[in-house]
Amino acid sequence: MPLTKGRKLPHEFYTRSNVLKVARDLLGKLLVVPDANGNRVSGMIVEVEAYRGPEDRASHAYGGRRTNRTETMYRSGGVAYVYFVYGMYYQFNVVSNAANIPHAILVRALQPVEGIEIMRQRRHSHPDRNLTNGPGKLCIAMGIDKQLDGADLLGSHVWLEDFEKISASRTAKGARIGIDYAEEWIEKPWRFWIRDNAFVSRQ
DNA sequence: TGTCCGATTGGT
DNA sequence: CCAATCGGACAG
Repeated sequence: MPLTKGRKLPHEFYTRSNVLKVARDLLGKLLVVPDANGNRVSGMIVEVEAYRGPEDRASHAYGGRRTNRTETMYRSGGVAYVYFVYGMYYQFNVVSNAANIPHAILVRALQPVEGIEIMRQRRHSHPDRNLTNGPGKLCIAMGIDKQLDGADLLGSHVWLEDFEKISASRTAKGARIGIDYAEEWIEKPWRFWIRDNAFVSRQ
């Protein structure tokens, strides 16, 4: 696939069956969410985690769990799965694969690119390096909440664009974070990040 | 309806 | 290390 900066990623990017590949390929892509005035607020994806329900104990769709919350993960790839955790944070995921296969990729960190002043206002007094270096933080900075759950990633509210080509040598992988309950799935190296990037949540 | 807990964060 | 804070999942 040629890298054409500024173009929305096509549907075929998301519907591929290998969620690890889709996750890896999200590194270097630009996440764009226009604000209420239509201003572009965006950041380059620098850290992600793949969740491979129904066999993945760490996934909300483990065991084929199909509830009000997980319903969007069962849609065809190319929509957003946004959920609320810990009583105060939203988490933004990209749904992949075909309909009824609940695969998703959690976006864990971004490097701010456009609308940084808007991000600063939303994140209050935090220094710039803490604007988007975590899954909850980036949702605050980007203005992502439950309203975007199920949003079409080729629509006008939230989408992804080609941005920077990330070579294999610049990527790293390791165990996912915050899934201590996932037993043998805890150690799967399904977290991918851009090596040495200052906005990755943890090295 | 009641209980338990979380794909996190920020402060001690 | 630990509290904050509340919706989701599930048992009864």
